[in-house]
Amino acid sequence: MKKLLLVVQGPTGIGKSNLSIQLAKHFQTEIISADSRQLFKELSIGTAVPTPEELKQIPHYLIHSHSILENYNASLFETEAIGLISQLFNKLDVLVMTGGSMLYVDAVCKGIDFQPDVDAQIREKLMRDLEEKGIEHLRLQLKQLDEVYYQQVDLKNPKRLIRALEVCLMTGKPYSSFRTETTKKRAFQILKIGLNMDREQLYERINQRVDHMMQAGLENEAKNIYPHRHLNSLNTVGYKELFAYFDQEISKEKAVELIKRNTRHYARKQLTWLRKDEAIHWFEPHQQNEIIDFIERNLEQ
RNA sequence: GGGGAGAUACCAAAGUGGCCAACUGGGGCAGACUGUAAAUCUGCUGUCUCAUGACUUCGUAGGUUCGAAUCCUGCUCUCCCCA
Repeated sequence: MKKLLLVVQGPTGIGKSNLSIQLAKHFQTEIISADSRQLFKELSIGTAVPTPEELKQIPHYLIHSHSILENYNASLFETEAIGLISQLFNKLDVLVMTGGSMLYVDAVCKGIDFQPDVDAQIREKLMRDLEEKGIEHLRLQLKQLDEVYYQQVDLKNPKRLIRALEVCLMTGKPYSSFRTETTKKRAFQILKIGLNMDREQLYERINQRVDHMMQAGLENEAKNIYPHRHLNSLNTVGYKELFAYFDQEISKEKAVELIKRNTRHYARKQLTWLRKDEAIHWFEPHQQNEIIDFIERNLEQ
């Protein structure tokens, strides 16, 4: 029997979790989350993790599995997820993976190149350079250390420049030498299901979901982690806006408005990413039966 | 009833005779993206063709001028103050 990883993708708020649970029930299997924020046990309401009842119904992995205090990245996710998947395939033939972090999904489906760990001080130094000497300084440094990547990189994007430079400085080798960009072979098959719907309808759902989050106590959740607000893990829609409200920079109403807008932006960005993936089979969220039929036909092949 | 201010593209808001299809911000749309990815970055946004091209715009109807979003007149509407 072949091993099949069902990957459920789509913009935030479209109903990935719900569909995944239905699929997991139907195929009697379990769910791996690919969500860079649901990973953190301190975050629940703002990241729209499945409800405790839902989590009880179907075993979920990589939800609430880490702390915001840990450093996390796509490569770690690849390692952990692949480990889990191969373990779970010992007892299951089908698995569901779902989540909105496209880079994380790709890390599992295609793999991500090995890159060495970098000392935190190196990144901090580069960030200081950026602030004090400007982005041009980083560009020139990269041009010297890695001409190849300099030609490819978005020279206006500070994070890209810093990442490349920190690897160069850490290893003494050009960043581009680590970028093989080869697709890894996986021991299982992958079937991608994409969910989409009318844009206006999706935005309306998102707006409502944010209102529900506020009613459910998002403000309190944010308050609890407010002392850690500068952590990267909390540079997250739904929290950063409330932190600004706590800092008295904006009103609460404004914060809610911004959460809605930023969530919409996020959804759109996800769709931009997903659109170019030709492996995705697109459906609307209500087409649950069609999706199951589609998967079963695929299993028979 | 009297006095004053103003009506600019989806919204806000500059522009006060030619350099204006119209600054800027927001929103919207599109895109990039292999260790910060819910992050970060980019482009477009009057219409048509998509070109340094054409056409229609700055409440509305006229007028002045070689030329008007910009000046004048009527009208409509909004806001403020005094009654």
